[in-house]
Amino acid sequence: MSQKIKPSLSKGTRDFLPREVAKRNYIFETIKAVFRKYGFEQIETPAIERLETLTGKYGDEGDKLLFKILNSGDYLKDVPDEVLTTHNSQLATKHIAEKGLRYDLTVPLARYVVQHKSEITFPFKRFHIGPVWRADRPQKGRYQEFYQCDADVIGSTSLWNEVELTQIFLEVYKALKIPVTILVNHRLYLQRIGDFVKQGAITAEIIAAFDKCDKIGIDGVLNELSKYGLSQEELNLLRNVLSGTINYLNIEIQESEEGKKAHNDLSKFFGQFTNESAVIFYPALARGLDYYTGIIWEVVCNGVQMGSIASGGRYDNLTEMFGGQNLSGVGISFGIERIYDVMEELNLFPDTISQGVKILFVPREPAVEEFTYTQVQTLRDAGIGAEIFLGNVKKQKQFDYATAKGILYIAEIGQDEVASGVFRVKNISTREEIRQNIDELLHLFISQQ
RNA sequence: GUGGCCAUAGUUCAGCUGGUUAGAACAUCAGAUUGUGGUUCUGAGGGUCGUGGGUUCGAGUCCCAUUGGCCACCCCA
Repeated sequence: MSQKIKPSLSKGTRDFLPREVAKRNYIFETIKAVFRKYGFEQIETPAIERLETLTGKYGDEGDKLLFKILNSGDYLKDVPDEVLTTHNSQLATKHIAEKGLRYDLTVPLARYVVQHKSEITFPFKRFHIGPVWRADRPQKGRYQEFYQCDADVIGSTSLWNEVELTQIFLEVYKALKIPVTILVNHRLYLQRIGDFVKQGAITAEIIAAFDKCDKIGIDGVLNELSKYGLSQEELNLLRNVLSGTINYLNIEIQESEEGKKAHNDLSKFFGQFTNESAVIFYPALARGLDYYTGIIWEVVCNGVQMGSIASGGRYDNLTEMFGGQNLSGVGISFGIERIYDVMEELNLFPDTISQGVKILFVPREPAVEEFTYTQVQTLRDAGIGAEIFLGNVKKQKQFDYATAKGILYIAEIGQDEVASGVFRVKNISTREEIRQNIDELLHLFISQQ
């Protein structure tokens, strides 16, 4: 107790003020409503997972970003001396940490499905909202703790799942009034391109370079790849791929079974969205996560400089890694933090977001407090949020309080009101004043809900 | 993980090339006035200059480390 600690947050994390929470909940509720409508059920899993569950699913880069949790107790006691003297962190980690914080919600889902397969009805459609952690270097719109909002279908290979999930993207962003473009590509298709160029030796490099296409352009991508000594034919193919559309697919790519399947899937998929200009084929879309194997998405906000605000894809082999039978999965993930930032920037939050309190009653003197409290309770009993303002009688304070909490109306109660039962109810934002008794008020508020 | 920029009251900033008790605006709080706020008047509180070392007679100002923010790369929501 002797030393005072300056309050501060750990890197890349944030506190949320009541106002911010209200706005975040607005986003969560909007998404949840759509998920439920499509038959997805909510689940929860622990923030902490065993490290062996998490490691090796996100690629080498991903593994580096995992938060590890030190073992309890005397965690150095049984570490062999040779491990300590090598100063090799990776080696030492195995001895001192066997738990970590989840990196996303998809890998925990795979673990969950295998573990509970006898209790689950397949196809398993679930959604999951919760924080995930990445030891990334923070930047704007990039945090070490952030929420994901996922919907996945496990145990169905039908392409209709992809169609349905795309529909969910469209519905959610329509409800939030965010103008978006949904970029779509197919991992097999990328794979096939990789196979063709340099006999597959630089597939990973091609995918990484494609991913940067929106930043550095087609020429930039080709320029970056040219250092691997590609032939003119290969360069031409890549250029055609990057500038092509779904109808323009190079014959070489279709020559294999995989290439053919990817092409057919994409064609079928886009057949469902011929009237939807927001859904486009984007051949440069790659996505870093290693586990994707089929169609992949990325949603970007039109006209706002921000990374993707949602993404997803099909993954065929994830449950296999946990010793389960191979169940194909496909899922999408909404990035709440970025959606929030975009909505702030475009001013898309409705004014009516509040704590749910409609009216603030202000007793002018102690003698009318009891009467005022009764009125407040009457509204509350009817399900209407109402508050009584006690304490400081300064008007400015009362209005500040109501404004800060998003309360819509304010009414001062004095002896006149007690006698007549009629209140002067002022709308805080429009400053209009109406005269109503408690029943009329109740009806007004009920009609507003 | 690599490289770079930044850090002064709640907020936005000022503080010249190191030199006496670190300032302003807005915000906050208190008081005056007002049967209905955002105008006005009066007054007050609040910063050991992110933190810890160092150089110097003397550091908000220079150096190092550390924490946090931001940018590029990597990667990603």
